[in-house]
Amino acid sequence: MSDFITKRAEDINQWYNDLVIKGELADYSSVRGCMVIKPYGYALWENMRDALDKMIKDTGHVNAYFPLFVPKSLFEAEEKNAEGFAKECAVVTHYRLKNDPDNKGKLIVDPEAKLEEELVVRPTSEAVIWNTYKTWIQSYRDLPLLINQWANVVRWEMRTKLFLRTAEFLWQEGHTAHATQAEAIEETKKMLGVYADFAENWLAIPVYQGVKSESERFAGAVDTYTIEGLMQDGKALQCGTSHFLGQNFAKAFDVKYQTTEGKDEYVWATSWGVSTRLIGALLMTHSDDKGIVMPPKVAPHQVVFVPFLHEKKPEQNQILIDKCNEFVTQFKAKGIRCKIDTDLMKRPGFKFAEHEMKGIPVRIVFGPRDLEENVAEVARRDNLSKESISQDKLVNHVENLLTEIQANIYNRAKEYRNTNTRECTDYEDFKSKIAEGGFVITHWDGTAETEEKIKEETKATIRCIPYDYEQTAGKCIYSGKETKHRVLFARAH
RNA sequence: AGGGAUGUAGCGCAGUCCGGUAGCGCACCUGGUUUGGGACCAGGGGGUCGCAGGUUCGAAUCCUGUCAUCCCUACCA
Repeated sequence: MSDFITKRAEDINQWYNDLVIKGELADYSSVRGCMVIKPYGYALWENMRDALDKMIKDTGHVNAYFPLFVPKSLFEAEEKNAEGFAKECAVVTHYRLKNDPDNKGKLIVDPEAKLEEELVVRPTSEAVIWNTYKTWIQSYRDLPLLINQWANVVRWEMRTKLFLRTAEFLWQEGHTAHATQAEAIEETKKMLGVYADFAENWLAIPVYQGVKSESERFAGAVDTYTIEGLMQDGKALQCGTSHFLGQNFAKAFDVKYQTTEGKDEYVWATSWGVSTRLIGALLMTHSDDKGIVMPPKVAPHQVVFVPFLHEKKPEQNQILIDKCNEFVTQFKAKGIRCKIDTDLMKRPGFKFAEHEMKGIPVRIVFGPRDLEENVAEVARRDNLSKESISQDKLVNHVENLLTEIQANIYNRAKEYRNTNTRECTDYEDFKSKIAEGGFVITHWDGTAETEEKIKEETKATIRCIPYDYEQTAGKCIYSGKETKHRVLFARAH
């Protein structure tokens, strides 16, 4: 904890790991591919979750909870979905252990306790949920059905990375059922919009919204909509997806409703999710060589007070701590999350470095000198600047500063993203731009073959067909065919 | 799954080639001096050397097996 963060220029992957481990967001665990989310990291997740949960509820959805286990027969009902996830499923085959007769104190799986039917640990919940919806939906009056759940899922990934790709992760998954195709598509886009809003206005991560190409589509979806961010290592990161599922799941699970005319119709479906990966996105978007930079809106602590305490001067310490508490009360009244660092053993310089590493947006320092002059030293994490602020202006100043920091890191990230999004019409130029990192916007002939070839030759994938760029006609960068698709390519995490 | 590497104190490592009974830095504990940008001095605690066999008077070190982790290729919120 006391040593430094690896510099980005030195080793950007190690830098990222250092942010997570030394920033005390998470730890490696004794379970392969799984991490422990530590209190500081979990507090961040709670803030993110609470904000997004409200947005989900404000758009008419309610929360529920479905089981962790999916009987294999249900899991395989929607073929494409099952096929897509089959390779990365954890499966429960037994329900009991027993003492090992040959090895005292050890346990073995009881071969007598084999399950009649295996249970798949959910990699996503469409199967259980649609099997339930079948019984909940009878009439057009039951629609739309707008449900979200906060849950954990397991995907047995070959290679994992803290927050960005872990075998178990936390997320929310919305699953909705609608009477018409148009309404379901509208829902899909609406929720993508909610995600984009959340990413940009809460996490300060600028994202491109768009539609996935067929090969990148969610298994079982008709269309996958995505928000894509650009990380500081030049790689794109899928930050959230919203799927229009058509009638695939309705047909697989036989979910029909009766129309006003008394006809039976299959319902139309959507599903959408974001995960703890967003923590990784946030870290990789804003942080610097001194550590994490937290967006104020979701930071576990928005302000940290550092009174200059001397072990030998208890009376002076008390005055400084009282002063801090006075302000903490005022900040709390404004809904600002703060803490006081009253550790007697650590020196100020150490504390400064530690709070910077953990990304606390604003640091307020009170020393005897400041008290005499009736000021406080206010330091901001985003640009590391410091200024002396008169105490009577402190609360308003900091309140505004938090807003300013939130805006500043968003603008900074957006500028980086924009300057690293480049147009391209020549394949050789494309290859060199992709190698340099960032998004490349270019024409693509719409075929999976071309997409595959480009991936093989450059490691770049189509991140999306973006909303933000007009779909003008042009020549495919690879095949030279006339096409109307303009797509965003990038190397991705 | 194929190739490469590593398992020694909480963390990071040395010692292994050439066998002799456990060492360094950080962290931790105690005392003192310090304190406006990562303090210093002195003392101290902590290890079945991944696991299981074998060779040997003696194994972290040699042999055999085994397990785990990491990196490089295919999948991925």
